[in-house]
Amino acid sequence: MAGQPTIEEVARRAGVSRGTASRVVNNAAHVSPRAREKVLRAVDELRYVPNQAARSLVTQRHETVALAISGMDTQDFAEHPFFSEVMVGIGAALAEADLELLLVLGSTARNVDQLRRRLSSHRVDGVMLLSLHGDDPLYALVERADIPSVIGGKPLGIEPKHYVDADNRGGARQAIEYLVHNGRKRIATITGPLDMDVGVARYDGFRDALNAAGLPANRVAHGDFSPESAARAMTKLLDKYPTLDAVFAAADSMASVALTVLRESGRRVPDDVAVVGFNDRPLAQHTTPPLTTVYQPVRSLGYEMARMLVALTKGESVSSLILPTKLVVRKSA
Amino acid sequence: MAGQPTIEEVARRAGVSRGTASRVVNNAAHVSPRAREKVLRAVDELRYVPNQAARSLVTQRHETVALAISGMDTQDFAEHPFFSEVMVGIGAALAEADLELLLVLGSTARNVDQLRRRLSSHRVDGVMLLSLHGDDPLYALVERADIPSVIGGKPLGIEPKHYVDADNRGGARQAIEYLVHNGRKRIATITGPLDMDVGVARYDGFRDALNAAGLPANRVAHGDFSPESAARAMTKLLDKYPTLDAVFAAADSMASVALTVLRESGRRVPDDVAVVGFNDRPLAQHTTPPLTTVYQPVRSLGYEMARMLVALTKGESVSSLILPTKLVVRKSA
DNA sequence: TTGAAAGCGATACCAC
DNA sequence: GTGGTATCGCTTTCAA
Repeated sequence: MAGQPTIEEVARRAGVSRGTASRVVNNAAHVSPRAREKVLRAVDELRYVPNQAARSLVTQRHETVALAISGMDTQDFAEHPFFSEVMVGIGAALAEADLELLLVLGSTARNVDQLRRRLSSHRVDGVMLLSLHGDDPLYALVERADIPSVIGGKPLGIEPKHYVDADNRGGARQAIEYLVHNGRKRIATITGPLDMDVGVARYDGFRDALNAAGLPANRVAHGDFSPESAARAMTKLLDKYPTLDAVFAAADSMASVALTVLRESGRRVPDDVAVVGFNDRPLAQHTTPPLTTVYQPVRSLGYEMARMLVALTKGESVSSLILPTKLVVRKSA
Repeated sequence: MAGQPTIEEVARRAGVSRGTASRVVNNAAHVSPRAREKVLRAVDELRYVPNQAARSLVTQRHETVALAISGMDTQDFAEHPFFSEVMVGIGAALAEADLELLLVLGSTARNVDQLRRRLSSHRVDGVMLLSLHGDDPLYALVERADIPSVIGGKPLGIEPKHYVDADNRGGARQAIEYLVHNGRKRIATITGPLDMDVGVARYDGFRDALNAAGLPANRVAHGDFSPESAARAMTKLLDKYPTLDAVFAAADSMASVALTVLRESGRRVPDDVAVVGFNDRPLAQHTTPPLTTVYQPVRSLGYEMARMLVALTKGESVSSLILPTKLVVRKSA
């Protein structure tokens, strides 16, 4: 019936003042060992847990950060393990810092307004934003709000104050260099959506490497990460460039489809055509043949986003981070 | 420099008392249209947003519920789209109710303690718990705490006060009945983990249907949802029952591997051996041949969990829910 | 219908 | 090192 005990009750039980009890709970200085011990015992006996609402009211801190995932319909979220993986990384970093995670999904008009209210309703100490198309309204909202924020995945054409991203361009470059090194000469690509930085960056990497090698970079078909778009793109490539000897797909999901289309066209992978993907999702190990692909440290991405945000909320200054990618060679190239 | 405006400032600007302003914001009764309108305008001009911490302190409500995902290592979370899908459903229901979602991942000892503190630190109005092994310590913790809670997926051997689950047993039964109906007589199963209710329920459904049909239900190999376990199980089944003509795998991920093992053993699917999975994940459409599988309404699961919790927090009484599953026939059976 | 004032549970400042 | 007290921003009771 007591409900939750208050600090006042703790203080009374320990025979000290509320001020002293508070100091102990927040392990501040200026408390005698004796008093501290008494308070600690009282806390333990009463199972006292501070009321966070009351605490926030005075400290202006909430021990909570938000993760907003937007710029795509919920279907994408549900299907791409990418998000879960990022969240695991975030969770790990926040657990270390003892912070809570508030999740905000979607990006409808309604949602933007909700997030705006959330940000100004004194609930969170910072915000992480994930995977947005360049024109995501949340991006502007978050950067404008005077609350620490970190963007996961650079938006297209914008340089946010604080962001973490994988080295998409470098990863693509590595992939192509590997193909070139293995003697491939007629290399094509299925790009990602070119209204997102990931799409553009991987495409740029493709061109970088081919230009550097003095090979043509004109065998291009555009996809949008969806299997359907990949099927169309691969078919088109085969149609226009029947002699191509390698394909770099900007995502494993698309590479996997490319594999199928190639097989159906009677080509052997990797003998006739080499295929390289991007992401190194679990899927990559289970295609036939297993996919050579560019690993991107998704979990680290989340981890570093959260760590960066934590640093920001402490008033530390940080700079954006590009995480390295790595080519994982399996059987498809 | 003003920071956030307070209700006091709103009141002053509107030329009314704090009490009246508050009534308007919470659209309570006993406010004249004239006063209401003035306050509303002031709110708008000042971009006033109530301070949730202050509000919680007095109302004892937080407009926030928690989702705890536990009973498995983070790897599982990252790989199973199941969780994302549930979260999408939850997100939809919470958006309707205008509630926030606090996410708690993992289930280490440290975590249990964190959750315990969270529950008693006045931050959330209710908790949802997802996918636990029967002995998950969080389960006991949540049921004991006097805070509304909903369990997603019944824990093994326990009947929680409030839970939502898919009809795993019925779904498995349907799958087997379909196989029987198509003339399959030597039907085997690769089970899920038998320390989880899903595993047991699907296995029970398998036996139900075979018993009802007067067919033997002894062709059983145990898996744990992982591809590796499925490969071992399928190999073992083939070894012990080389003449089997159908396999029911308790998850698509395992069915997909079974397909591969069967193909490598020289059997044709579905001609020689029919294969049915469970879940209807996107994966199911892309296997060769496309997988016949039992659809479970994962998003609805999340949606109903959240709705149930919302009802509970309002003091309404609710009863647990079993959501129907449905056989989706493709090419593998 | 409205205004004034009493708390909600904590922190933090200021004397002692 | 410790205790008393103002204060955070809001809701809600009580009188008017």
